[in-house]
Amino acid sequence: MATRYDPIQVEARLYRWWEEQGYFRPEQQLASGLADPRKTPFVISMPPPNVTGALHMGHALTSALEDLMIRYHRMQGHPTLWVPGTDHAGIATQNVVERKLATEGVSRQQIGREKFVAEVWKWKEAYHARITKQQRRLGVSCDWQRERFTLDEGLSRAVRTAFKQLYDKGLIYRGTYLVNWCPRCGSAISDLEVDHKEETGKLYTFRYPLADGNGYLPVATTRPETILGDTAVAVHPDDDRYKAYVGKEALVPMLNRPIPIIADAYVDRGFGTGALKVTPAHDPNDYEIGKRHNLAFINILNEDGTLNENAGPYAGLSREAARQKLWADMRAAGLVIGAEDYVHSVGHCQRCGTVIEPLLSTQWFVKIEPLARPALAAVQEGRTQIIPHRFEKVYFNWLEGIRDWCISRQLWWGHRIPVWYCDDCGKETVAVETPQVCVHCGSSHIHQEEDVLDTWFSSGLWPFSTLGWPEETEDYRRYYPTSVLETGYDILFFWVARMIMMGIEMTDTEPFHTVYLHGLIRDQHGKKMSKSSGNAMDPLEVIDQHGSDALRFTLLTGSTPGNDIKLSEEKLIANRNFANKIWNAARFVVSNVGGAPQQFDNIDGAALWAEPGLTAADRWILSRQHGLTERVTRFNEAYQFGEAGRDLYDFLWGEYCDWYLEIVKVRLYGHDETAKGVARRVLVYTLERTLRLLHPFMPFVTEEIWQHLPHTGDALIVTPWPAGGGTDAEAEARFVLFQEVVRAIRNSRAEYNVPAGRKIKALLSAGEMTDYLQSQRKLIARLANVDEAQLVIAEQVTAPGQTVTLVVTPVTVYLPLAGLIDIAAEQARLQKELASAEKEITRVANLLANENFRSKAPTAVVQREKERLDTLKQKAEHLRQELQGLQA
RNA sequence: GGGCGAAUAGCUCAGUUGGUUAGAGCGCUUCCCUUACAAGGAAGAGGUCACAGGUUCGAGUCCUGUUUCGCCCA
Repeated sequence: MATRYDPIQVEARLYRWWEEQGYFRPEQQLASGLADPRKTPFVISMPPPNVTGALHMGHALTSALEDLMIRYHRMQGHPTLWVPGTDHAGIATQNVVERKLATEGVSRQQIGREKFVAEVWKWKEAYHARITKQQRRLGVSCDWQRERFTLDEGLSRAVRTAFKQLYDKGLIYRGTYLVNWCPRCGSAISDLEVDHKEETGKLYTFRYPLADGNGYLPVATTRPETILGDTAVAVHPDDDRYKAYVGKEALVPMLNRPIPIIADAYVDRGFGTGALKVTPAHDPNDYEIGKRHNLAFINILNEDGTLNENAGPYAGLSREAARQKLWADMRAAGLVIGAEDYVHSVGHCQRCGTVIEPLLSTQWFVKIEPLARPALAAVQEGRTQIIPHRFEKVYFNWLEGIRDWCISRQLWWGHRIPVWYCDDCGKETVAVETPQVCVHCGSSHIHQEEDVLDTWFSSGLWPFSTLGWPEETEDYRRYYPTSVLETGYDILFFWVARMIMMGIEMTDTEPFHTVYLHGLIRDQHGKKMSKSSGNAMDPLEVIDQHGSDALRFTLLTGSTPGNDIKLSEEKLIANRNFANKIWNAARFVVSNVGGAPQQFDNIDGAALWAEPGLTAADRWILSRQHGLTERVTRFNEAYQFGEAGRDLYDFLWGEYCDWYLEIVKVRLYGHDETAKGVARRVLVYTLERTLRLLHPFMPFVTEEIWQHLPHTGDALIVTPWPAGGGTDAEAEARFVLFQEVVRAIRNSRAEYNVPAGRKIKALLSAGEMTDYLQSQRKLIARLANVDEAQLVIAEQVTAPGQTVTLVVTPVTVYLPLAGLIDIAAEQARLQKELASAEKEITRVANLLANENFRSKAPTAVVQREKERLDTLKQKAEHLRQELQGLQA
């Protein structure tokens, strides 16, 4: 084994081997006997990355968390399936390919739908290959043989089946409504795909001339160009300023089109001038007013965002140009009152950032309320839980206020809507299999809907479409519903809620019992990582530099569920160092277990626990390891992976390496072969058990070490998760005392600048702990650098002169550091310790004197405080004695 | 406007049924290349747990309000 852990040497090789061995497949797990067929399968549908580009840190986090859960359950003996795949990501992918073509001077319209789609497939192949390669570098143990793509034949069939089912039930309809239109994408998008941003614009105030020529109404708007589509001016019915105008007509500026002046309680009298221009075809609120008052709906926009013929002289101009020109013309006509800065919320296309336009358009919609109701109940009634639970409220709020879902997109890349229009009877045929004739009149003159479906429509089917639905396949029967859905909280509505709705509708069951939401990755300053802000860390670069395990461990221990993570180089280095630390500890163990590793095979925890040759330190580390096993298991079950990881870190570094390895050297470097054997078995057993616990967090370094250690079985990845084992509270308590004695001596050495190489004298007045400490004398000598020949441990020792006194109740340690002692300083130190002990005694004594405390606190807590008081009193007493001694 | 989250050591963060003297990593100070590891070891300094009330025998943890920052929804 090399002196440093080198991930590059290890990771790719191990991953290839695991995959070749079939460990990622439930069939292999069952065949090898690891998985118990009676246990519930543990199944995760991997959130399919978009085939738009490379993976980012969010994907790395998803991979780390899901792989942890998968590896943990695999070791627990559940048949475990993790289904990978990628998403065609309609708008996003179409956009990146369009941009690529644009650099070659070509537009999609120029090459046509068929050729364009072929271009996108080429893109998809390239990026799919790149993405799956990256995922392998991350170490994901998913079943690649079950990999899916949302445009696969089977999944496309699922999409058509789902569409038809919803259509047949009347839950999908086509209609002309005000939708969010992205002029750049040339498509409708759903409400969710609109990002609202506060922007400083202007509030324009102008005169709306009355048709009878008698004056005008002052009106304010943020979007003057929409004046061209106005079909009313509205005032509040109780507004005395304008009451007289209601029922009259106004003239649209520059167009001189007469429109009614109406009264509607929606109008906010305090906003602007209190009079509202109404553009029903270009504003959601005006749309409602238009419906109520039966107004005309005049669309003034083309699909590319330029103004159409209804805009009269402004036709053909862009929105921005029309605004400027119209305002200038109005100014010339004396209609302008003014304009002032105004901050308002502006909708932008989530994918391309263009300002979206409310537009009247014929689109396909899902009637969502009947789907939302059971999805709401599923979480309310606990059939699906969301972790952390606070997101359940967010989920409820969204579903309760949900509006119908616009699912048609005017794109070329995606699932073409399975609707055929008849050229003869004009009716619609909806079918799973491409129909030859119209189901209504039998005509063969039919043509398919040009639009495609919102990507999230197919994503909503993902947990079951990937398992074969709508066919009753073996996989679907066995592995559906899935277990945990893990993803970022930013797509709770986009994806998670829709999967629950679609899952219940299509399969009559919730698609998973638990939703685990992770936070977003931010840089060290708390900024969201993104390509555009240049602060993105490439997971692959990080892996190249620090190793996959370091990245994973950093992501897993860096936060709690649902909270954002600030990722920094420092943390990655710290965890890279952790991998190296374990590596070196293992190197030490491997080089000390001798050349006959077979004797360590099948070390049985119970048998080892009963072994007569165990030392106090052995019992301590075994007890600690067993406690650790119990805690890590509990944390994993509670989705507290960060706590589990930190616990493992502390145990391995702070207990196993810092103390146990040092302790065991006394025996390993000695000549007692029996003692050596015991030490080796405990050493191997403890490390091997702990590697199993750590494996889901750091799969590569643990597997590699495990292969070097004596072991039973072929691979750590398929080694059973350990059960706890015996614990020994007394051994642990005594060990703490031992540590305190050693630390106290080390501390004094440092305080008095005793050269590191110099062994010193020590006398321990050990009272009831005499036998125990006597049995640890070699260790005390070694760890505290005391000369064993000059180490005195007795029930009662007389303090020599010129001594440093350390009170480690019930033990008192004397260090005769002749020539180094400053009596006054010693006195001051002991005084200070005494003062703090006395302060603490007062506090605890008061607590115990409190009748309420004694009667209301749990007995264990009261008991602990009593013991504490005893110890403190002893300590104070010892300190007083020592102080007296010093004065004498 | 409604909702959510965060505020703990110089920095980044843990702290999950309320219970010892609030922890870690990094940084800082002193010493040490001691045969697993200098990507290391030993020792140490450093905190009024944002603020104000409240509940409780007991509050970083629960409740109310305030401030600052961030996010989501409308």
